[in-house]
Amino acid sequence: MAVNISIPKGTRDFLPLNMQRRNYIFSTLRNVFYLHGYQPIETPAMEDLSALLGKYGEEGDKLLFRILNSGNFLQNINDEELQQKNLNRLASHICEKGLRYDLTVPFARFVVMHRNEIIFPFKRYQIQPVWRADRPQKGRYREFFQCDVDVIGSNSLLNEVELLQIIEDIFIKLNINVTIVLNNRKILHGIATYLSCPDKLVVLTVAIDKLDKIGKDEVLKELSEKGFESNMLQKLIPVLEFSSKQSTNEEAINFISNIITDETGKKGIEEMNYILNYAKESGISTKIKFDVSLARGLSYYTGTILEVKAKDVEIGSICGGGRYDNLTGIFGMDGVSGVGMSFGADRIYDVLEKLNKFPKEVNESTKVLFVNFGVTEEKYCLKILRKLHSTGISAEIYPETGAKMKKQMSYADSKKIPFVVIVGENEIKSGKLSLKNMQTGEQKELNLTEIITLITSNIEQKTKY
RNA sequence: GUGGAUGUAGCUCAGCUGGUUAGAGCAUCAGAUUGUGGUUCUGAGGGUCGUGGGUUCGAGCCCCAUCUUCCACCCCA
Repeated sequence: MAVNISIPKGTRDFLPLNMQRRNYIFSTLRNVFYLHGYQPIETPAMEDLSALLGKYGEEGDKLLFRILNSGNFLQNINDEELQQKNLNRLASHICEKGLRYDLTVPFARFVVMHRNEIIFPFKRYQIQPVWRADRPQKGRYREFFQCDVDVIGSNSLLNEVELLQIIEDIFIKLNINVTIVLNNRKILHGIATYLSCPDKLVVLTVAIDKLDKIGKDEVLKELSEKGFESNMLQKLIPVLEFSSKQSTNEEAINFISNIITDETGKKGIEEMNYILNYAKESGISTKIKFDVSLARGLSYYTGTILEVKAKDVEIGSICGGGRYDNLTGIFGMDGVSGVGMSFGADRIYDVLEKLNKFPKEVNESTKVLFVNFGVTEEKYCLKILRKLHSTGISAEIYPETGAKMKKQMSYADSKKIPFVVIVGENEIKSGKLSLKNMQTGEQKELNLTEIITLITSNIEQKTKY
């Protein structure tokens, strides 16, 4: 047996069952994205480090995987620099590339680079792995997939409404009950203004975001440690308390309208109203909750922010996103607003697994196995196989000539192949084929056309994962 | 990056205060059954006990280091 083989920390192999289930999720996402007019793009696994560094804050820079230059990467380093062992400076000399950390920043780079080749408003989706040198935990990996969908180059709130429709379509198809949580950074800005500290918006949002996790008192404690004065905190308490109790969206809007007086905040409320009304009118039936405690960590959001939570399982959010007004600005293209979201494929996988909601067809592979009795029979079967393939039925013949029947049947059984065709001397003489249904055990002698009809009617799910 | 646990067969786990040749269930393979799987019965293979050091007459068990996985922070999908 091989010794000492492993894969890097935080990475995974995917077995066929995993892959089929993952592809089921990915193709559901792709189909819905396509349905709403979004187009696929891909970007390279690596980007120039200059495109990545400084985009995710100080923490983010530490979590970037850097790629060592090829060739003699020390040739421009003098002994003095080597002796100093200043890691950051050395790294910047010997690494020019890094693995992508998310899909949003590469997308911004993509838009700026190809601005004359793409059609605005540009609606794209992108499903690719990203890498973070984080410490792995359950459900957290160093290599994981993000499924991003964004529209860039349009300020219209219709885009937000469309995202809500996409969420509804996807989770209906996946058969997961979800709640959409909405908020708006402008409203948070309004709250910060109400507390007379609009300059501390980021600290405030980071703390408020933890409300349902750590509770009101801890949030206040954290803010107090970050320099919030007690009169500010007193004013914040009713807001936190309101957010913790069940309320309708109308009540929430009323409550927040009484607090917010600044222009930006009012604009946020107006946007929230628009989105809630349009969502209702467009017939979205998924529960949408306006929650002032939703904040999201990322600092580039400027308007609507959203998260999707699974109702029947405790797992955190399975989708999140929001509007950003100037993402492409970091690459020198100002004034382009976008809105988008990211689906957590791994978490959706966990939800489906916990609730046992993967369709069982997902791990069916081939539909038909031809038993191999010997040289004459396998030649005979090959011709029939080609006919099945040409009608789109996936079929295979057991490759070992004349292998034991038991072995071939077990193969079909463990590969979950629903039909077995048995062609031996008798069948060749009669011109008919014996078709065995592996679920019922029933076996019939049929001709090829009958078999094709029967199998086709049995394939409910035509999509191949 | 900080703190804490964990590691025994492919998987889930037993293994006494350190004492012969480390066990079970499931899985795998073979046979019972040479044209019939999933059930049943019989049998077989598979472990340098995560890795490297140390203590000891003797280590799966004790000590140190290291890696893995997991948990809590930080941050995040």
